[in-house]
Amino acid sequence: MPQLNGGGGDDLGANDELISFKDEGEQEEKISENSSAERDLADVKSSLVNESETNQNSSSDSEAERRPPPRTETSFREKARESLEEAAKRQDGGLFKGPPYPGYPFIMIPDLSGPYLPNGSLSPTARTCVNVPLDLHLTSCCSPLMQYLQMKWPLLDVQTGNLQSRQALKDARSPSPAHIVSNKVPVVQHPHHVHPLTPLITYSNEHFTPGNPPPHLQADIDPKTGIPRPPHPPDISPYYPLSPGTVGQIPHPLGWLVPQQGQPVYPITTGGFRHPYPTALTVNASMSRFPPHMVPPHHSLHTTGIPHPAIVTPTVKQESSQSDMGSLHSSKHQDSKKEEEKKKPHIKKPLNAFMLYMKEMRAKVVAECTLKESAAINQILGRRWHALSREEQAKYYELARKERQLHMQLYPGWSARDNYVGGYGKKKKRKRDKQPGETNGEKKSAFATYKVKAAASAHPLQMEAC
DNA sequence: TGTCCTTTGAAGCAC
DNA sequence: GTGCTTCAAAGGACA
Repeated sequence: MPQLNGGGGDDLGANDELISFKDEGEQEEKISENSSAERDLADVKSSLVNESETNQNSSSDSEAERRPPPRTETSFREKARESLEEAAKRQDGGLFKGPPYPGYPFIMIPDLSGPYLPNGSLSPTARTCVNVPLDLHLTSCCSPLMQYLQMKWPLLDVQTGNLQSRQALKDARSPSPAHIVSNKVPVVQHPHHVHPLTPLITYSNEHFTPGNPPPHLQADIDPKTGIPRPPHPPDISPYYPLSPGTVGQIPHPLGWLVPQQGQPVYPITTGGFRHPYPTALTVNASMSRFPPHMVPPHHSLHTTGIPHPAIVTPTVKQESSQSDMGSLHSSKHQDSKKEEEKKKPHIKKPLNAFMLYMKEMRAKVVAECTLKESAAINQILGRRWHALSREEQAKYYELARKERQLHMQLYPGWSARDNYVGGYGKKKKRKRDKQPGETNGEKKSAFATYKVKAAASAHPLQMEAC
């Protein structure tokens, strides 16, 4: 039973997740297990391919070519550490200090100094440091939000900033690589616009679409989404869109949390303020630094002006019962009651460890395997999850535990039951028409086999490569 | 347009 | 306590 925090610390969530760690025994056994897991993965994939399309006689040469070169994570991490140390030396405020939470190190910051693969593209796992000038003025360092910030971002200087931050903000858009490890708040950024810690804070990324991008970016706005598109050379894969000079365009995962004074980096619009916060989190709203045009209507804005991505307001559809004459039969009281229920924000479940892992690794798998089908990707991720070392899994369990902890603080009265069908009028009702004597697992796996086979036949090389 | 598929883990519920 | 079910993410597939 691994002990992450030396037994002390948080009382929420306790060590329940750790139970899920199988007693794998000694390191030696674990290593062999890992390697066997890898072999198993390869075998399964190979067999899937063979089963589905035996006539897909892909040449081994081409496979070898397609396979990415062996990763040198160790060297990457060493470089990253060196880079961080160098950066720490340059830090005047000593911002670079060790993570205060054992078991919550910068666990997902591999490849800091080497975001680019040998082929020149950005490593899917790479995280790019961007300068995030935080100018938060939270009234209480004891608020859950504050604790959460400091918990999630140990390097985050959320109480200082102002002038320096603004200066840093300018610097962040500087082409100089110096901003990568800047003098302010180094924040690790995921190359796919998803921070490695994003799962902890971005339940719904789509909420943070920009509303009023600054003029200098106005011309480069996605007409569909309204999202400012980062400069994107046509010869660069969309999966690797970020060169060091463009990281400033990355929507920050804390975009829902960090006012950026209308900066394009972390655009926040009324779309991100759709949901009222529970009163559990009360921060002085007068500290909001949003320009008036960005301040959403009061009814949908928490006093912090910070939307939490876990809340999703259900779309109030123009249902026939409301639009047609049938509504005449219902009393006003019932209508208002219905409306209240509909407007009740949907608070999503906190992500578990595997979900956090998936969120981080999905893009990488997609890039590596050039697969898009989530079912197939999730199968791969599931196997990779099992192939993870105990320590690596522990990191995600720890993140998930903190996630639940924060969720509990933010939504004290929330229960998972609230999200069950009926509670929210949820759209998704999974069909459970299982046959007598047939378990869901059996049925699922049969279909899974079919689907994965299909995926394998469609993309045999990709599946093989994964 | 809505649901299903896949994965693991957390949580709720029935027995 | 055990076992089953639902939901969290994600996006293609399908009815």
